[in-house]
Amino acid sequence: MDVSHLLDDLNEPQREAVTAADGHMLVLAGAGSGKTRVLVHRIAWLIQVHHVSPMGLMAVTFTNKAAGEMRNRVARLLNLRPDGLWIGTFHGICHRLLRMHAAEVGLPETFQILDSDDQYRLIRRVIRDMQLDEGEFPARQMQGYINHHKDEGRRPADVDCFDHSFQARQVAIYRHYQDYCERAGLVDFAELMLRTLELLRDHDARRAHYRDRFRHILIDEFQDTNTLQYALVRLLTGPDNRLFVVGDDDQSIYGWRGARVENVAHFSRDFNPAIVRLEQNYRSTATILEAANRVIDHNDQRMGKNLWTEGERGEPIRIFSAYNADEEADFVVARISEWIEQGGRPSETAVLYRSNAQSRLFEQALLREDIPYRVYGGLRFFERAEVKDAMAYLRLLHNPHDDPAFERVVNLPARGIGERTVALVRDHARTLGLSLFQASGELLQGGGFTARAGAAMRAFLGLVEALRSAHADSPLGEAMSAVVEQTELVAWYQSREPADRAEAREENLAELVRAADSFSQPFEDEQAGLSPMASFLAQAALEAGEHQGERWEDCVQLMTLHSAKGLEFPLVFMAGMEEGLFPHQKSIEEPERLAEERRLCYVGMTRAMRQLYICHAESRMLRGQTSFSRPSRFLAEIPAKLTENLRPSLSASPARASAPVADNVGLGLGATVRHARFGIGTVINIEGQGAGARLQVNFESAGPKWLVSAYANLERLA
DNA sequence: GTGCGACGATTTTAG
DNA sequence: ATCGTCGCAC
Repeated sequence: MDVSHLLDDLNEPQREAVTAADGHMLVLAGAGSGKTRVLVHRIAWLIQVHHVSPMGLMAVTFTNKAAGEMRNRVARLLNLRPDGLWIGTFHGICHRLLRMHAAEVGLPETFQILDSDDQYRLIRRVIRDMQLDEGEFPARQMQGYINHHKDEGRRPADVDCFDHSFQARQVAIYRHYQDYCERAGLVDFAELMLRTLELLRDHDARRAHYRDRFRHILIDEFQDTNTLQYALVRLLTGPDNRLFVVGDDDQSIYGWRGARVENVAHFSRDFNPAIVRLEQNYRSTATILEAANRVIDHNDQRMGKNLWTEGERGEPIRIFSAYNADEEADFVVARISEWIEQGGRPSETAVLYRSNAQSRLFEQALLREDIPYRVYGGLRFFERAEVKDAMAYLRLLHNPHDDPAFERVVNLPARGIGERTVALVRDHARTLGLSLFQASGELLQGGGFTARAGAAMRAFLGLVEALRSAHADSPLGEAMSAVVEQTELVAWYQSREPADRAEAREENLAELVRAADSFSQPFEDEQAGLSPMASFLAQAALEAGEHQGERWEDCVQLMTLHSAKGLEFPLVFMAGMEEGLFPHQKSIEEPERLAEERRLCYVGMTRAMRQLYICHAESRMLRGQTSFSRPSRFLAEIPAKLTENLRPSLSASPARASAPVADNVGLGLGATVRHARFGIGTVINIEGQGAGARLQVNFESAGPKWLVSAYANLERLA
């Protein structure tokens, strides 16, 4: 068979990785070096050249997006149906395994996935039930505590706990939470993997079976694996299995959520893989790459890598020192305007920042200029309150004993079932080992409620029963539609929220009905014996969907540096490059955390294809206070020959001689000028000369503003 | 059960 | 500054 098409457009190291004959492989893939292509071609190579069955390999990623892309590219390259390929996220693959072996790990067939919000609510419930002080044991913190231990593979019994009652009580919360989940058949995200680990660890036959089946295991973004995930990979790897691991230690930016960059080194130690470095970059200019290389060079303990390109040097990296964050935003938006005026598209530009709060000023500035934008972050579709509310009813329709769903909507819309009533139900349920739904039914029958509460509860149980009897076997879309109509959620939001907010919720519910209606069950789920309903519920938890279900417009992209990982844009702005903000204050002290900030900077810089602007402001409002900061140390790590300073930082440059009377555009003190946005004003101050000169103009309506003469586009009036 | 004022926290986030 | 949560008064 002619397989040359699998290698034709690969460079030498890529080819080496794709065609490796035997043994384990570690591919250190720099930013923009074509790692997805290598993974996809490796899979194709295994299937076409080594005659590995598509069912005999497993490819693991961290996001659904990455998994979907890989799946589609493999299917396209090999011209086969994407069904049946075991390509997915750690969570997705573990979920599938657990569905097939639920009984063996002590889970009911109908186990339900808890998303973070459900988990948080449940932990809060547990803490309250234990009558612990929520100030001493905040649910958020306990959630982090529990997940951290699970990510490290520790059950409550494995947690070191001296006799200090504080620690002992933390473990007790973990234990109670876990016990509750066991009884109710609830599985949180980390549990998906921990259970799978236990399945493979404790059931020799299963371990042998899957080792035999998945001879080849490929893992993407290996630097993002946590302890649990690495342990899982090791369990799946027997003497006859082959690991193909792709990662970049320089792009490890998730240490704070449990990722272990040292897993890359451990893998190298534990499995003695061949190592291939992908260092040729197909994305950025030589200037951008050299700058990024020089920055990341300041980190110790790297596996070592140096990006290069055959492409042109490109333009210098432009550094802009703003007086404050408003001016920074104005500057960025002015450059974006120019880009668009010169024929560029808004979607080719991205503004990257360290923390979400920074987006606001850019949004305001873009809004003023009428430039469409999209802010990443915030709630995704299936995380929105109204969607979760309707989904809770759907869950009850599916399984009325779903207690988290019951708790969520028993009084939503408000129907007069207060905390007292619910507490009564919980108590009854706990005493008799019933679900909340059963307990409510019993109390209602036995006259355990007050007249008012009883009537309200009757209405709620009646609603759930009515939905169940009418739609237990209906197509998903019909069931969802009935839920939305009969629960009267829309009227509820309308009655207590501003019209625009309620309208957005209504639209989301309509979208949810559409999503349910058009849901087609994945082939693999069907194979694993799931009902379409169970599939839909699992998918809602495992793939929370897009951040904005809105139109996919041609928009400027606003996002944090973290969410920019994996993306690329012709024109990139890195904003807020200031000590304390980036690197963040909380990371400055510890060397390893500082190193991670530097990797984040490296990630940000390598997003840029053609032009990179780096901005910092001398002052900005932080928590209601004006704060002043020095430029980020990372700026100083970029060689000066690669940069162009658009305006020297005031505080960084020596004191200036007396102000010149005019800049090079010929505007002198007292000149009357017109600005596109601020209107008419008088020049009252001038600093610097040439293109970088700054003018202070006192505008009639907008007041005094500092402007850069080269960018302000001032029209001289007098 | 709802509405409002006080209080506290505020880096990054996929599944 | 701003947002979410909590407790208390209506």
